[in-house]
Amino acid sequence: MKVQCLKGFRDYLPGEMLQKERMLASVREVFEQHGYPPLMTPALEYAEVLTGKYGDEGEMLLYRFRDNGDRDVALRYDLTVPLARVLAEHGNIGMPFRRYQIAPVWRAEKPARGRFREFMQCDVDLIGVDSAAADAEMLVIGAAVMQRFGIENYKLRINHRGVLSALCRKVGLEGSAEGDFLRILDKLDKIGEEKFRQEVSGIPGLDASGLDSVLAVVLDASSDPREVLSHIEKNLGSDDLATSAIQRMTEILDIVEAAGIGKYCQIDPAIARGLSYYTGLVYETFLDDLPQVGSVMSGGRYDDLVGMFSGKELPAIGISLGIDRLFYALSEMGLIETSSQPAEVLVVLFSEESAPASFSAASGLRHEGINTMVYPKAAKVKKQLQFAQKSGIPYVVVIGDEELKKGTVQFRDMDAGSQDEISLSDAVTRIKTGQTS
RNA sequence: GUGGGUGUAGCUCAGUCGGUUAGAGCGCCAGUUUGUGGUAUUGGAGGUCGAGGGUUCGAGCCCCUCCUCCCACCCCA
Repeated sequence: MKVQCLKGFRDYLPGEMLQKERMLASVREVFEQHGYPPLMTPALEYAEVLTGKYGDEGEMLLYRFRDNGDRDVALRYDLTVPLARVLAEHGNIGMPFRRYQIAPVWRAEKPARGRFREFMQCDVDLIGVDSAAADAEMLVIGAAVMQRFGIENYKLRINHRGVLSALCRKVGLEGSAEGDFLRILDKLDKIGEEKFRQEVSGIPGLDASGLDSVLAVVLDASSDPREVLSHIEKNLGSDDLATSAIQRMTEILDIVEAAGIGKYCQIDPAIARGLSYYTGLVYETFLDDLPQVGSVMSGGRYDDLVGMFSGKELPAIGISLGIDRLFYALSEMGLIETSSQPAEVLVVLFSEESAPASFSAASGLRHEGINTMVYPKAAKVKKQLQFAQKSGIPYVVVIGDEELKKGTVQFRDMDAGSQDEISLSDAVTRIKTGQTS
């Protein structure tokens, strides 16, 4: 048997996991700052809950199988559809409903850079409200997370399904025929106008005479969002879907600019989003320094999804942060310290006889909220100091026979190389204040 | 999933034309005399050469299949 973990899956060793957990804690904090409580749902759902929600390509990526009771089940593909199921199943949930959920999802895609088959999503959703304020709040929360991570160079690329539908109408496509066209449109900036025209010409029913105005909207999109909007209006203003989309995006821009995150927001009429359940605003987030890893945060409005379960229309919007992808990107950019160590203090185990004293001192430190490790066996002080140094533990406490008699400790600052014989409580003070002598 | 590349010690990599017992640096472990890290020095452990098959007197090296990872397409967090 070959010992390895599944393709597309990965282990997070302690050095990485410590950092990932810290990122997750920050995300949770930001979500709760905005008034969202957590939700948890099972990893496994009845397959029929998930099928028909993600489009044909998405559906092929489901991890789907029969359980031991011969039930047709599947691992969740995202956190949004399970949320819709919860809303339909628990009828008395008050509206508006807010929740965040941080949990792994599974997609049987071919793994690539920044793409895994198991990855964690951090979702925030606001249900029961269809308003520009609700839409804008998602962007505000997303930007708050990025700010929390110290990420400045990124762009929230925003679009609206109404604009996309209007663009499709321009070329004579409607409803289910939109998919192929939008897929090619989405990669326009990558393949260029010429290849775009070429690929798009293969779509049955396409009215090529409208292509010029489509390209006029998308290609001339300058970076100023207001200009992009007026540009869209100029070209698609006669379309009612486009008009209300422009109206909504204008209101959203007013809010996000007031919230101070306008500089991160772009209107990009080419952003399509593959998931089929989006109905209004859609957005994706790319890091300027590492666009190859793909979108690190995206989402949109899905006003029809809950209705697919309950039959009752319920407007909804959400945003999803890909923490693994973000972690990967930050690692690639060298912004994550992987050799970290939770202990701030190592208490040396001087001898087997002094073990009780060491543990007692360690307890005292921990009571003060200081992460403390006791060396697990009696060994040479040299070796224990070496260990502290290699592990990145900044302080060492030594309690030997002398100190035991006097009721003191040797307190060593590893970085400064200084050492003093002081009381344990003085050591606590020094650690807390960060002073070395 | 399709196409291209890749794989030798924990890590980064040498390894000649197919020829004896596969190497280096870093890291790791243990010493350098018994209460103190980073430097120095000595010694040591560690490899089914990604896996399986084939060609050959002989394969890390050539051929086939599979797997991994990387790049592009596709799609996305």
